[in-house]
Amino acid sequence: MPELPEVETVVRDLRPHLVGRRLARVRVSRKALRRKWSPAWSRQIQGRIVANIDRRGKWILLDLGAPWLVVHLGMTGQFTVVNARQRPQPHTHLIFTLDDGQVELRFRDIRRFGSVRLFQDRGLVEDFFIAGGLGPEPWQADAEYWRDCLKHTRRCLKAVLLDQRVIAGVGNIYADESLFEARLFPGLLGKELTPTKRETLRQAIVMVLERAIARRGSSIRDYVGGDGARGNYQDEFRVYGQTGQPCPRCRTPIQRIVLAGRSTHFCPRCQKRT
DNA sequence: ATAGGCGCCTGCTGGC
DNA sequence: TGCCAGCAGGCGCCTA
Repeated sequence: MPELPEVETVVRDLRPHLVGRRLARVRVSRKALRRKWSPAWSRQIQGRIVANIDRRGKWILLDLGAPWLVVHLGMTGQFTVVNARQRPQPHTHLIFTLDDGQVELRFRDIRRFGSVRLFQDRGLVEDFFIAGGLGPEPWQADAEYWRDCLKHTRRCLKAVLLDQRVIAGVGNIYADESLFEARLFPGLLGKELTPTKRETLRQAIVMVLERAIARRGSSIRDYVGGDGARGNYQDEFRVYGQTGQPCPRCRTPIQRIVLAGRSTHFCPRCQKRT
């Protein structure tokens, strides 16, 4: 499930392969992604040179000089640079041929929860994020911002962390891992946190995300980086997917509950309600 | 304000 | 052995 660390890894992997390269040709599969590809986009993209590739939350931003390609990997999206002679895998939906024809940028998405869209300039990309209420990057969210987000809310912490309008980039894995790191019960309400606990949570999120980026993200099933290589952070999970396994801190079996409609993993001893 | 449910989509797993 | 329900969870949308 590509979350911030996975998307960051993809962007870092792709950057040296893409920047300064020309997108010569675009091929599109018949199956639609969350948003269907407009034929006009192919015409606008063909011949463009990639000025930069970056990330905002879980969104990948491909600056093509004037137009911007904005990509979301959904649940099973893969955005990779591969040798053009390699046969495309099933569920490959977009193929961009790079200038020399030796290498292709491919978008593959088994479940097609991903989306790709084109904006005519940087300002329209920004408008899109503003319209969606996309929150700040986790390291941009300071103590005052967290206070404003948490102090009055009756939502539980799990729901708050998953809300992209609060902070951008956290999904189910890193929400659970951050709450374990902060020793906070995921069902606690935002308004129940003391200033000290708010700060603990804020720092835990940043720490967990940085550790995950250093390990190139988590590969449970489908995720791979921009170079096609799997991540390693799944070997570091403390609670996510560890139901019944001993807590790494106190050996109490990890429990699974459902919060905010998502499976939620926590240690009942280390992460108490109080 | 917030919770809960549905739909989108495929592949894997576990129970019978 | 084969079949099918259930699950995984990103986001957007709807209703209560």
